[in-house]
Amino acid sequence: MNEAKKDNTEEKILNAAQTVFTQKGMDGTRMQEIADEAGINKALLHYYFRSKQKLFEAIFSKVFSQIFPDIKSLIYSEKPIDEKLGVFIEKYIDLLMRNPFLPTFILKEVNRDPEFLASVIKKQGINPADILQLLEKEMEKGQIRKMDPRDLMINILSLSIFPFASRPLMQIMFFSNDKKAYKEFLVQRKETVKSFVLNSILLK
Amino acid sequence: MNEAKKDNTEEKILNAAQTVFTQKGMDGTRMQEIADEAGINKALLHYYFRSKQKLFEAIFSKVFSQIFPDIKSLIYSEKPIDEKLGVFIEKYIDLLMRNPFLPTFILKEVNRDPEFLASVIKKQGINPADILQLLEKEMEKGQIRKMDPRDLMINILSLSIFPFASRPLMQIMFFSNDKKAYKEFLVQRKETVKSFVLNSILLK
DNA sequence: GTCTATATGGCGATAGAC
DNA sequence: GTCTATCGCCATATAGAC
Repeated sequence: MNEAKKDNTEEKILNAAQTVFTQKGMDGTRMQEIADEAGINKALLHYYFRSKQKLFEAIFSKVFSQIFPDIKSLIYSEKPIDEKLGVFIEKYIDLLMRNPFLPTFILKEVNRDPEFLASVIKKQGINPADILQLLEKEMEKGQIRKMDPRDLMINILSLSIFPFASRPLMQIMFFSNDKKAYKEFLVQRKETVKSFVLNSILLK
Repeated sequence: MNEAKKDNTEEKILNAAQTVFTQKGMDGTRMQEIADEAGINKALLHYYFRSKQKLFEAIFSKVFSQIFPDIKSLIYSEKPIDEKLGVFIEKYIDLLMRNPFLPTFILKEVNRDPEFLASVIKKQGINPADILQLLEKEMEKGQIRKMDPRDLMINILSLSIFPFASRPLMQIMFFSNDKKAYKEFLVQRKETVKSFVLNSILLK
């Protein structure tokens, strides 16, 4: 019943809440389920986080910050553009392999409360403009085909994220619902997406 | 109070349910809201569809069948492959422009009940194998770059669907939350996706 | 077939003992 | 700080009149 114990409990709650929320979403999650997962009582959840809404917001912020892998060093490195893009795609797919519920969770909740979403993004200090600028510079240098850099960025995100978000559907339609085969497919995509993108934009 | 009226009411319920379910999902939807949208009483919903679950399943099947545009004629036409793919992308994005809630809805619910999903897919008589075979044949003919045809198919779906599913997020991050600008962007994508894909796979 | 009224259960939240 | 017990609400579902 001391502070150490407090910290421990709070952490257990956060972990449990992330597990349940990311898999079932805000609406689908029961406070009881989080309590069970954390091995504590339901009332404690409210003791630490007043309401379900508050707890959810804590988790959403936490999870959201994870979907932006450390790319700052990548942007400002001196690597050639094709290598930068390749590493980005690899890192991103690796991240999703480790957190398979992340894409569905974000996409599900992204529509719930646009204002909250905007505030979370702002808090993250994310600056997509930097990336767009980088891409534009490469286009001017003639390294890659001229196009709207937002298209290129969204294309890369689409190709990386969608196969995870649509996993159950794609797995049934194209892999006879073979889970292992689909997982292997996702691993391979680190390479196939890379070459698909580079084949499209590199000027040789 | 006759059969004509019955049909009319059932139809009104189905339309209302589609409107609400596709925007709020199974968990987020209240039966009262569907009743209001249909301009009838809550009890009538149960009279026609016994339970929320049953009503939801009816809507899911209905909506799911809409996400497969009429592509059979396209597959078996004599057009060259680049034109086939181009028309497919155009038609698909057009479909999503007319039904903007469709991607989010499907992705949200696709994880709920895999067995139900499988049964719905089976009922649709969808045969992805035909498309994959078509693509493989073109690769053998040397029209397009050799790759796993499932990758190509999933790439096209990713590029078409993801920008709709992730709309609120992308709009904030890359378009200063300018709704009109993002809509225009989506319209343009009929062309940009087409050239992105064809640039990547066409052997010149 | 359609309505009003009500039953039933579940969930978020709180009170209060320890 | 943690628990048990319980409140109060809201949503699904049903009963029953018309």
